Amino acid sequence: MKLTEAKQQFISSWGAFGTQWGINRTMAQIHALLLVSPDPITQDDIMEQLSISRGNVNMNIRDLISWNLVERVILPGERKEYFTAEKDIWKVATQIIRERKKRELDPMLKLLGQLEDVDGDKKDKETKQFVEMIGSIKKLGNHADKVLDVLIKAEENWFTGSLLKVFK
Amino acid sequence: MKLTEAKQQFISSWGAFGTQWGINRTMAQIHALLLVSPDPITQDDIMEQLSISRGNVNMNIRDLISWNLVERVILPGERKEYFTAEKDIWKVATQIIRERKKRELDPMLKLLGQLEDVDGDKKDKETKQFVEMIGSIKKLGNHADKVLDVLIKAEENWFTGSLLKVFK
DNA sequence: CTGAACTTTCAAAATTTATTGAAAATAATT
DNA sequence: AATTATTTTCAATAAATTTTGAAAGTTCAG
Repeated sequence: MKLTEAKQQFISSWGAFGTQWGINRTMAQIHALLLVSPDPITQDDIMEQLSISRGNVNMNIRDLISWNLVERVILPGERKEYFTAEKDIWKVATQIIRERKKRELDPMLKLLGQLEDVDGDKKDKETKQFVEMIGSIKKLGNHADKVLDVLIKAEENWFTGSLLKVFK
Repeated sequence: MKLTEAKQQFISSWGAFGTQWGINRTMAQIHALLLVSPDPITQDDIMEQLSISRGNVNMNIRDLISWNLVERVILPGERKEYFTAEKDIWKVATQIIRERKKRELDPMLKLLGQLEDVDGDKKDKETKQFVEMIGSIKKLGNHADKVLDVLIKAEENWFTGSLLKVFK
């Protein structure tokens, strides 16, 4: 397979994959493009390669930056801004985990804490089921929180496969 | 907080949470409703409680069934079908992991395998970056695959917290 | 300061995704 | 086999999300 074709395929699939995970297709595609670009590129490069508008590139790049997956690069002597993505894929993964934990898991746990104490008779079947369910989801959430922390900290070993031994 | 209000809050937040993960809001809400319903309920119950149409309930319930999170229950002497959700939240979590792995991770790994060998000079910067990136994403994917398998099999211990010790 | 180069914003338009509801299909009852 | 209850389908519609592009904002060289 030719590079151009493979790249195209990768970007498009990465976009589709992203949408399944609640990530804007274009944002995922820009990320994919940056991942396979050895050097920093400009907004115009992205516009051209993905055939999307300037506004779209700008908004999604800013979003990627807020996820700490992409950064602005100022090349000396150049007027334009360049962008580059973190290339260490394990760092990418842990960063995404970290952010989603912060943005989604933490708020959810906070909510569950609030819902935990409803007034009413614990003997009532409906109340009992509700309280128990909230409690066990909260417990699962806290568990996930800890497991993910361990994962994030295991950073160094993943590539060699030594994490899994510890893990098991 | 009153039960009705708490339930409402839970269902609505679970729906919002779902959308962030690429899950249809209504599907997540139906799931939430079933999770806190001690007894099986009918399509009409769901329509009424969530104010949604019959067709919508039907499609989303079928989807939930395909994820093995909900099942049909036939009550003796009743004409209508009833539905109930798996209440063991760990089983719910592992089932979701299992399905997403199968539906998303596996196809992605398959694709990456295909993209791995592009023709062209490995000395070329673009080609080199592409091949390396695809390779390391594939490695990460395979790693995740194994880690998730270990997690799924650890089923029995999660509630007591003993998994994490082993994990660490 | 001025003007050119570049970036950001955001209302309107386009696209994608979800929902409705009525008709068709299916299943149970008499 | 006809009637009734219930479920399923799916084209049309509605809602949500994404994208555009032009105007406003910013930055910087001269």
